[in-house]
Amino acid sequence: MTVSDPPPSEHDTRRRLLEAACEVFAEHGFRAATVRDICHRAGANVAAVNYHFGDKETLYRTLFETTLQDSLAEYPPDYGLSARPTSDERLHAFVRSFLLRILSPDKPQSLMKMVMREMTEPTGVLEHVCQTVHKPLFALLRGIVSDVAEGRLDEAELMACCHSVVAQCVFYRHAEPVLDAMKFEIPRDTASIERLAEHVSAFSLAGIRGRAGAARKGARA
Amino acid sequence: MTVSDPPPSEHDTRRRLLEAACEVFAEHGFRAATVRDICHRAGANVAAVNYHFGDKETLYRTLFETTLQDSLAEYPPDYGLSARPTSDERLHAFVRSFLLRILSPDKPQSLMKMVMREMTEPTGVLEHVCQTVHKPLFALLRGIVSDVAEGRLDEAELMACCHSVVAQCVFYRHAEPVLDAMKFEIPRDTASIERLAEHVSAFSLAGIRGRAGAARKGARA
Amino acid sequence: MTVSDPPPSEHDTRRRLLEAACEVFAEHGFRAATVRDICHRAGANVAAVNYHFGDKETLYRTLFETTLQDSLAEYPPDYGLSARPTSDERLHAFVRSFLLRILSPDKPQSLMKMVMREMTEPTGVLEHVCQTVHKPLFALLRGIVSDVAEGRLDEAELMACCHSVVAQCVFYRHAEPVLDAMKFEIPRDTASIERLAEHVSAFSLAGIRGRAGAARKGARA
Amino acid sequence: MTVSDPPPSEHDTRRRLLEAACEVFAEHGFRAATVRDICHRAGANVAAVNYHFGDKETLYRTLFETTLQDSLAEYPPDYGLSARPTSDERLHAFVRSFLLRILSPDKPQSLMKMVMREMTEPTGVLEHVCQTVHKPLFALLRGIVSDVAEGRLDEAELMACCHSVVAQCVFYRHAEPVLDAMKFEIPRDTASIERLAEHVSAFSLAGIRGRAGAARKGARA
DNA sequence: TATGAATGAGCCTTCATTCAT
DNA sequence: AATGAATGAAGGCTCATTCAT
Repeated sequence: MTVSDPPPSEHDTRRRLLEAACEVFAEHGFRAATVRDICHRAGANVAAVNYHFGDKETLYRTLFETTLQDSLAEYPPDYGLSARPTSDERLHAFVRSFLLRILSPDKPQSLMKMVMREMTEPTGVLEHVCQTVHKPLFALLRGIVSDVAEGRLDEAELMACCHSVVAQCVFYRHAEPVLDAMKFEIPRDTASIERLAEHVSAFSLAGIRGRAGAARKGARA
Repeated sequence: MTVSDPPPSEHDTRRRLLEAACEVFAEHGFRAATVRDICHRAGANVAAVNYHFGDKETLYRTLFETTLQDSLAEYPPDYGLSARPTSDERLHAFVRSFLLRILSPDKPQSLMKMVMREMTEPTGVLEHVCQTVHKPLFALLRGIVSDVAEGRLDEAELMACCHSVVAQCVFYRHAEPVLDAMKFEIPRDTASIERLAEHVSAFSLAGIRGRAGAARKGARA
Repeated sequence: MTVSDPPPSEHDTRRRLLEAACEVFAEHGFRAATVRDICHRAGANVAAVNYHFGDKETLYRTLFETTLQDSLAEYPPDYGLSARPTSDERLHAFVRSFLLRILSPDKPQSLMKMVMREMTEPTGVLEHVCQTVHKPLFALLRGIVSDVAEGRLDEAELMACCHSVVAQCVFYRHAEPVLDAMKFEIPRDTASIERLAEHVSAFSLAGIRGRAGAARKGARA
Repeated sequence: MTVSDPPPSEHDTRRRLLEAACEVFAEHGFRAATVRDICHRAGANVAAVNYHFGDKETLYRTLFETTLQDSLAEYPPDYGLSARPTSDERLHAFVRSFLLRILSPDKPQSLMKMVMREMTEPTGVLEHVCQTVHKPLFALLRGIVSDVAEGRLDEAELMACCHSVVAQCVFYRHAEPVLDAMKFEIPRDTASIERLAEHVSAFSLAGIRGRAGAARKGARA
């Protein structure tokens, strides 16, 4: 900046390609995204993707394999949690970070939009995403829900409750177009997302306890 | 009708085209589906779609405009409901019919897969689907939830609860690929769907009542 | 009309087809005209053209072979001519009728638009049109011009003068789009066409006499 | 440049595409010409037109926008004119260069065939052609004719005379198919074109003077 | 290391024509 | 005598990919 510009980093084009690809894929999905568009936004040649990544799919896969961890680290599942949290607080933190990850307008979160897309329209990377993102998160959630239920739910009920929690989170991204069309306000700024997190965690805590209570009663009878 | 086979219906090809289109669109989505594939599956010429419907988009639109009501009527929101149901029973019926509509392996329900696709990847028919399907259902659900909460929720909380209910239903279709990849069993037969409906409605009833109770306490304080 | 409608004439559809074809061909030309459009305007089925005429080209050919004489008879080359006309009057009549044929907005003249099209973009019927329309007219014009020149032009000069006369007539149709684009007024009503005929015949008479005088001088020298 | 062949120009395919397009468009017109044919003649792939020009229409437009001036410059309206020409000489030069432009078999003149086509079958470029070609030429001609008539023609008569001159020029290309079919010899070599130019200019000069004289007499009476 | 040029497979659509009734 | 349905060839265009430099 002062004396001389830094030389273009070893893989400058490559990096810009990855950034551009992230935007384009998040916006249009794998199929509808065009290599031309990506290259153009990256200020590179049409052949750049094929040169650096071989083909479109490999670029896509690379995107997940190299950036997913970073994306997740932005809002980890214990985001904003105190030292010795109650299980209620842990559930709330889980829900809150989840919603921030997928609804926050932050640039680095656009990879999360792709993860969401992968849920409804999987391509070849789904397996990788499951191992990296979904499985660890789900295991964590399972522990939290189990604690909330104080062990009074069998495995199937536990799973069902976890799904109910996750469902409420992903809904606002998956159903975004419909919610827009029906003039519902979708939380997009931090304050709204926080409010939504309050609802989802409260609703879910009540739901889990309801199921746990029913299970106990069912066991008693 | 009685002894001999019915004569090939006047618009046999047209009907087969619609059926094939339903399959293909449900499987690949509007963009990825090809007219060639549809025609081939219908045992017709490449130009058949153009002859009967003008173009790909009109075929798609026609599919919604002519078959959606039938598809919905298969499992109406009061499906299996007794004469004087409680609000709990009504919520359960709502959830149960919803899940049956979108998870049942019935042939005529494949249109519902397309409706689900429209939620995540809207095309031009989204508005029509909202008016025909989502709005009426949502209005109904709102009434039910309001009854369950015994009027102790303000409008925003009511909406949020409705979303929580719907979210748990659509989740099993939207997240189907991920659930499969993670080896979770997705309810596909009637018995499993019934069990799932039990969970979702119980979870939701507890959730709604939890929110309603919190609201009252909040009001008191 | 009084007791009972006349039965649909033997070839009612066929006749309507010919009429519609005349409009469409005149408007769009042979290639750009579509069989569908013709049939639709004739209130007939898509297959009607093929049924009645075999194919598109035969319909086109038939149009010329059956209606051309009638079209020409509307404004014969001696249209409005007195009993013992001078050669100047005959040239004027020739030009005037020519312009009326090709510029008059009369419905039955739309075949003449097709004849004009054939001049710039010939199809298979050009030969027939030449024999039926152009040759007789040209022979007549040759006689008139020869009389005007009082025999002082050799064959080549005679031909050239004839071409000059015809050129001025067809110009207003052939160059119609350009004249429109350049905001020149193209004569389309009878009065304007009459004025134009005055100019063209006067210009041509002077032109022919000029050439004839020059020829005589040239011969003298 | 001097001894060895010039290296294949940077945009060799593009250039060949333009040349091939010129031929094909001149031969068949815009609609009837096929991209496939153009690419084939240029020895290129079907997608070449799309790559270099975007689409068929842009190729067509580009042809006019990049080559028209050159084509016109080949035979400018004062082609072969002496230093202090009389108005008669100027009219002759105008006619002669006009005929050379549109009848000369020179390769670069095939664009003029397209200009002629635009007169009878306009596409989107007509306006551009009018501004670039027709308007300047027409303004020039108007001046010449006015001089020849020594100012004795009103505006309408002047226009009519200009049209008469232009009509005689374009006739030989517009009516080419008919003239061929009727076995008239169309001037295609330079000598014949020169002879034709003699006729057209002589005929026109006499025609204009005839009109001018008539106008004066009319004014006198 | 990177690019502009070029490719070929495939898509949607149009249209004259044919077929069975 | 006539039709609605269906066909197949062809056209313009898109796009991921490859090639030569």
